[in-house]
Amino acid sequence: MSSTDSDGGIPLSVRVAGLPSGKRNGGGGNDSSSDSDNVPLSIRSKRQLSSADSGTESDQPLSGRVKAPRKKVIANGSAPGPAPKRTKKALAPKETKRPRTAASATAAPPKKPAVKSEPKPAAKPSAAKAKSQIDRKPMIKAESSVVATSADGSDDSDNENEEFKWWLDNKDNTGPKWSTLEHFGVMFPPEYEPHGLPLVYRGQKITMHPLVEEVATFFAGVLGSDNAVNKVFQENFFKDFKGLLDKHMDRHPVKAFDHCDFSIIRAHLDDQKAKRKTMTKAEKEAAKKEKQDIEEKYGFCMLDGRREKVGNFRIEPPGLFRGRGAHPKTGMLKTRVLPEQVTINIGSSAAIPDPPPGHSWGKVVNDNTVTWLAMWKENINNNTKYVFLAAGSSLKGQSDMRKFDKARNLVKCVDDIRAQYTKDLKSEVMAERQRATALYLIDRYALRAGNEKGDDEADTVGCCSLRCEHVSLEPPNIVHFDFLGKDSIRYERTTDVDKQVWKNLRLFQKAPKAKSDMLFDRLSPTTLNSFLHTLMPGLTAKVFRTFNASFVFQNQLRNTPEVGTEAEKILAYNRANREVAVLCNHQRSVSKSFEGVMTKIEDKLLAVRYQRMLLKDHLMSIAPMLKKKRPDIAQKEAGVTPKWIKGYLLATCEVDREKARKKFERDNEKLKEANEPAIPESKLDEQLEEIDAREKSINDGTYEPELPVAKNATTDKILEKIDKLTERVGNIEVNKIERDENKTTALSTSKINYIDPRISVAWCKKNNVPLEKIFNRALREKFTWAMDVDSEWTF
DNA sequence: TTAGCAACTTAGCAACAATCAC
DNA sequence: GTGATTGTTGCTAAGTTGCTAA
Repeated sequence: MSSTDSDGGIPLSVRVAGLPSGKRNGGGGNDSSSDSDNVPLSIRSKRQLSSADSGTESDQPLSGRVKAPRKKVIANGSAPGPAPKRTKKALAPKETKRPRTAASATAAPPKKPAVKSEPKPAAKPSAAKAKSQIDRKPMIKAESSVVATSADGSDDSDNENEEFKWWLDNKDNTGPKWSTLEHFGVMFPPEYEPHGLPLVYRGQKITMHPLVEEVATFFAGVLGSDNAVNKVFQENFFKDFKGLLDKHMDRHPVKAFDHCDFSIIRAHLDDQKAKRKTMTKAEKEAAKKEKQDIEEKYGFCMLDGRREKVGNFRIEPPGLFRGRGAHPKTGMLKTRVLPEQVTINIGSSAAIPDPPPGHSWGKVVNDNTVTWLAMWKENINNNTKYVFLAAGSSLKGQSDMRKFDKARNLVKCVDDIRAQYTKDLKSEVMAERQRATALYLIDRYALRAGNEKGDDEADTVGCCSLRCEHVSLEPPNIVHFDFLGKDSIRYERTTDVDKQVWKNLRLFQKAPKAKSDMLFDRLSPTTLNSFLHTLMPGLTAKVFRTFNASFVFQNQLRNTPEVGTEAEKILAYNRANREVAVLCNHQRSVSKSFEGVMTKIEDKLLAVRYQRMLLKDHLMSIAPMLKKKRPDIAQKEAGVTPKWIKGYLLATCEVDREKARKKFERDNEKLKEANEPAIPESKLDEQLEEIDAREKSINDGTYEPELPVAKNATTDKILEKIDKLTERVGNIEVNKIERDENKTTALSTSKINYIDPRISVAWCKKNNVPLEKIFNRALREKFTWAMDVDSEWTF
C-alpha cells in the first residue's frame, strides 16, 4: 500500500491515520458561521464556560477583534497590543527556595514527604563498608528478566531474582518508588591532563595555563564541524575562553577569536586518535577490562534487594555546550562538575558511597518518592541533570507500561473526546474554540503541546506556542504548517483540515494580530491539560501522540502479506513504522555516504541481474521449450543494457587487477616473514596480461562471459541457480527501497518511545517472525514486560 | 494566577562495536 | 586479516507535566 495517495501526496497516516472509528472529524462539512453562534453547548461545555467566565478576558464572545496575549499585558502593565514571541522571564540562576528532597543529616524534611519504609539505622555504616555490604547482596544479571524470557536458551534458573516479573503484580504505582536502595554513586570524568601545546595567536605561540589550555582543547576538538564555523558558537566560546585567559594569564595578547589558531592542538588530538586506533590487542583488552570493571561497579544498584542496571552513571564531562539549532548559548563552556555539586539519593540504611578523595558530596538524601540516584545542576541553563536507572530497569519498565496503558485507555474514550472538541470548534468562547482547534491539531497531526520558551533558548514551537507566521491558509481548507519543532527539526506539511478548523485558524490570525503573535493566545499547555484531565484521568496532550502512533502502527500492520517471505513481512512492518515516524516528524540528516551507498546497491543489483541474464540466455539456447513452462526465462533484465554490461565488465577488469596486485604483495610479505623466496614479479605480470587480454576482448566485442554454473549443468540445476539469483534480486530490491524511504526518516524514535511494544510482539507471533528481527537486544530488554502477549493482542 | 522548578520522557547524533565482503 | 559498512549504544539536549510559592 502506498503511503501517499492522489490528493496531494499527504501521508495517509497523517490524513486519516487509521483512526479507531470513522468519526475523526465530526462536523467536516457543516460549517456555516451562523451555525456556530447557535450551537447549544453541551452540559460540560456550559459548566466550563461558567467556570471560565469568572472574570478573565479570555471568555469574551467571539468577535473579529482579538485581544493581544494576556502575558504581554501583565508583563508590561501597559495596554494590550501585539506581542512578538511569548517568552518566559529571563531566568537568572536562583537558589532553590523549596528543596524537594531531604538532606540526610541536616536539611529540613522534603516537601513531598518521602515514604521511609526502611528502618533507620542507629548509625550510618561507614563508607569503607559500603562495597563489602553490596557485594554480599544477591546479584542479578544485567539482563535478568530478559534472560528469563529469552529464546536463546541461556541459563535462567541460577537466581530467584531473575524470575521477578513486576508486570504480573497488580500493584498500584502511587506509593513510594522503592523501599531500599544501594549504589556506588557516580563516576567522575578523569582530571584534565595538560599537553603543553600552544595556541597560535597572530603567529605567536602562547603556552597556556592548564585550565585555559583545557578549554582551547575543547575548541580544537570541534574544528571541522559545523559548530566551529557557527558565529554564535564562536562568540560564546570566545567569551568564556577569554574570561579564563584574563583570569589565569597575566598580559596575554589574545583579543579576537579570528586570530586564534588551534591547529597545533588539533593535530595533537588527531594524533591521539590515530594512536588509539593502533592499540595492540593486549592494550585493547586492558582498556576493555577497565571499562567492564567500572560498569560492574557503578553500572548497577540494589533496588529493593534486586540488582538493577543504572543508566547514565557518568557525570557529564566539561566541554562546550552544543545547543541545537539557533541556540543562543551554543558554544558556552560547560564547566566541570565537582562532587560538592552532586546530590546523592540512597536508602537510609545503605552505606553512603565514598566521594572522590579530598572531596565530599554536596548532599545525601533518602527520598524514595523519586527514581534518581544522583543529581547536579549544570551551569549553562541551570537545568538539573539526573542519574536514573537504565531503560530495561523495573522502574522505567513500569513507567513505560503505564504510559502505553494510558494511551490504550484513550482508545475507549477518544470518540467522545473528538465529538466534544468538534462541537467546541464552534464555541462562542474564544478560549474554548482555540482549545478545540489546538486539540484537533494535536490529535490529528501528533503535534507536541508546545510550552513557552525563553529568549535564552532556541526559537522552537509546539501546538500551543505556534505563531501566526507558522500557519498559512489556502481556501477552501488547505493549511500549510512550517515551523521549527523540538530539536529545531523543521515541521513542514500541507494538508486539508476540517472546514471549521480552517475558519478558526483564519479567525485566530485576524488583525490586529501580527505574524509574530501567538496563534492560540488564549491557550497554554497547562489549561489544555487541565481540560483533558476532565475528559479522562491522566490525559494530557502527550498521550495523543502515543495513542495515535500506536494506533496508526497497528492499522498499518494490516498490510502485512499473509503469504510472503520473512523479508516481505519485515518490509511491511518497517513501512508501518515509517508511517508513524512520518506522523511524528522524526527526521534524521541524510548521511554523507547515502548517495554512494545507493549507487553501490544499484550496481550490485544490476550485477546479479546480469548473472541471471547469462543463465537465462544459456538456458534458452539449450532448452528453448522451457520458455512455455517458465515464461520468466524469456524476460529481459531491466537496466542490463549492452552499454551497462560493457562498463561493468571493464570495471571488473580494474578490480581484478587491483586484487591481483594486492594478493601478490600480501603473499610475498608472508613468504618474507617465513624467510622463503618471493614469488617472481613475472607471475603477477602473467595475471595482468590475462586481464589485459580480457579487457581487449570486451572492447572488441569478442568477450565470452563465464557462466555462473558449470558448463555441463543440467537444466534443473540452471533453473535452481536462476531462482536463487531471483531471490537475491528481490532482497536487494527490498533493501534499496527501504534505504531510500528511510533516507530522512528515523524509525527508531517511534519504536523506542511511541509504539506499544505489545503490538510488535503480537505481530511477530502472528506472522512467525523472530522478535530479534525487529527488536534489537536493547529493545528486547526494555520491553520484557510486553513479551507475554499472544498473537491476538490488540492495542 | 503564574513563574519557577523538579522530575521525568523524548530526541538526534556521534562514537563505538559488530558484521560483512573481499 | 583488513577495511568498509551497518547496527548499536551512549550521550546529552530538549521537550512535557505537575506541583508549589509568591
